[in-house]
Amino acid sequence: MSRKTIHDVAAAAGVSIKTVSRVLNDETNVRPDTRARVLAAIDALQFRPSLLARSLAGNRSHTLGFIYDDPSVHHLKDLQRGAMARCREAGNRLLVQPFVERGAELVREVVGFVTQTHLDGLIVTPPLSVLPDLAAALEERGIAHARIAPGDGATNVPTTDMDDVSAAREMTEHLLRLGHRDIAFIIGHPEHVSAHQRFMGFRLAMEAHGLLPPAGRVVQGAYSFESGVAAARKLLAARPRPTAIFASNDDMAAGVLLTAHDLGIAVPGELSVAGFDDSFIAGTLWPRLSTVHQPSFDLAYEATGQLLAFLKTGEVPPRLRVPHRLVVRASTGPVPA
Amino acid sequence: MSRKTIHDVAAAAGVSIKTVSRVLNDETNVRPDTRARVLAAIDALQFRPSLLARSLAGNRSHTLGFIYDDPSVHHLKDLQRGAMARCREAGNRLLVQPFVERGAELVREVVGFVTQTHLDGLIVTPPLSVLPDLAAALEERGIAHARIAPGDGATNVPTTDMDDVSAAREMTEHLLRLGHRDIAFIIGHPEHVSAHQRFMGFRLAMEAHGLLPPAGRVVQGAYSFESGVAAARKLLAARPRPTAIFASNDDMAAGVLLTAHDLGIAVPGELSVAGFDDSFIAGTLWPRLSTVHQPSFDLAYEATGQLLAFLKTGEVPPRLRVPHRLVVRASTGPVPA
DNA sequence: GGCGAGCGTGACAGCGCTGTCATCAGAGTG
DNA sequence: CACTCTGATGACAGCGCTGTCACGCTCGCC
Repeated sequence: MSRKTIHDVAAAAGVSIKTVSRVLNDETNVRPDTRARVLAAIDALQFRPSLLARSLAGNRSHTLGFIYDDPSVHHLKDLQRGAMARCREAGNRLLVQPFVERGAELVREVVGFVTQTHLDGLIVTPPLSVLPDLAAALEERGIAHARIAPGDGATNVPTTDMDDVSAAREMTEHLLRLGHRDIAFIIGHPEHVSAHQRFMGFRLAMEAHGLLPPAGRVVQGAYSFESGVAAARKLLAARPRPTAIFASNDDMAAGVLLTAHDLGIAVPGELSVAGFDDSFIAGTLWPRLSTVHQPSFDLAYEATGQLLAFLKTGEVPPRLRVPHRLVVRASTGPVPA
Repeated sequence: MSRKTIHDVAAAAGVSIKTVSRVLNDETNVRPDTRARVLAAIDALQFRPSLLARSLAGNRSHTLGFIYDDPSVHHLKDLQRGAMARCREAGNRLLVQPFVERGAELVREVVGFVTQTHLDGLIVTPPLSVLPDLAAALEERGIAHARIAPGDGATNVPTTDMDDVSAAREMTEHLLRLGHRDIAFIIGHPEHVSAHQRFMGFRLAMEAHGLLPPAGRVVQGAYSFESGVAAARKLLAARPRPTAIFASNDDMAAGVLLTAHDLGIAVPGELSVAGFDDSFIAGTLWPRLSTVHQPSFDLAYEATGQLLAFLKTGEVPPRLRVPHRLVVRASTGPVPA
């Protein structure tokens, strides 16, 4: 192998390494013909600059970190794709790293991750983005970061989100419009702010129609398929049964659907089921799931853009809200007579 | 922030930077009390060594690359987890990177990835692991790598796989045992060797029972949900219908299931459906999918272990085969009378 | 014609580590 | 008691780049 270095290129092009460096970094003040000579040499030698050396020598690594601890694979995948797409456009790299710890341990790990790898900044996804001690630590050490974080007030950190409250309200209104009044709700994982927000949206819609969330119709879940199954078992054992179940994500809705099938309950004939996220499985379930399209890709794409802008200008861009979309498919229907 | 360096630690501990380096790297010939002093200083300063500088100075980066281009998120996630787990045990890092290009472009990108980031080695997953030009390029440049690659003969590269042929044979035999004779098969994406192998296993089992894959009962798919839907539409339009459909992965089986439901065909009453992979959705579908458990985590864990061993000893460990498991659930049943 | 203002370029230090080799004290040997 | 040998430590170069600064040259202008 014998790594090609900037010296090899410089020698081949008959210039100094500094000039090669200028060409590599698209700096000004290089004569066009010099530039061309250098580029030719780079090409001939198949030279690729060492990102390590570049990061070490410069004061920027052109690398962002993406940290997560998310149970939902599909959502995560789209987030990653979005962040990576934006990074690529800007000529940056993305280092994706999961963190499962909490508290001081988490803070130590994340800070270590950033300093060890000289990251320029961090994209923090839910639920990590709502942990106060992590936020404080990043703030304190001056670690640039952008949050994908629902809802809470103004911050001095670039933040991107979607309107979970409105989205849940819209889905609830969709069910109300179909004539449902006895609507059950499965809450998501309590660590996720989105879980609270979606529940809030549900309640707001119900209250706007003079309805209270009926006793025993609100069950705690955890955003997992299994928690959806458990919640559905509970809800569907009641008499009378609710005529609709709004699960606050698709995985739980899948659990509801499966349980309903197992119990021989027709969907949407006897029971309407709604999800949230529009993840891959939403389209694979039978009946196809009515849900809210969560713009995961865009969320991460925009958050990354915000971070890059912040790194460039030093100014915190205003909070960005990415639009969602109600996706009505086959799992919701008119209330049974 | 002002990064703490090895010099700060050395000053605080009253030793030279080289001694700090020795402690950091667990080298011998450091007096216990010196070591303790250094460790105390590291702790007090919350020092974390720069991985960049370490990689640049040393001749190893302690970082492995994981490259993929896999349509199946769940399989991929488990592969990543497995590789990461093994890396962590060995104190290495894992850089995960997707590659969608093919041909010369792919080779250039991958080689660039490795050289730019000084990777010690590469874990190559399907379908990238079966591309001959990529293999040749890695070989030629002496880039250490381990392949997760089904089937093909002996190589001088550490290789890990599962027995796709036998697994598909076992699933087919399961269907035969249930009395099915008219079994349709949906082939996976032709770029994946596993697709051919699974089909081979199917044929072997059929032939062992004196059956030929019936004309028009074998359809080309692409490992995607949509391709499963399309294949099922074709297969289920035929008269008589096959009594069982073996889709060579779960996503396509999900498409079959959905199509059957849409057509009002009872599963498994009128039609048995089998998948392959035991991915997350297999357990979320209704009826729960009979499938083959693909040991994704273990595959990647072992492949990573092989790569690390190879890097250490320079010897190619023997091909490793990870056991699979038939998972019979509710989507397969006796042939209809 | 003389002068300053750039432009294009290169020399060189240094980013934060590891590898190599030198050094030195103390233990072991005959 | 001189000798080698080993263990513990440090000095220093260098990994492959970028940042800083200095240098020379051309150009425009009074």
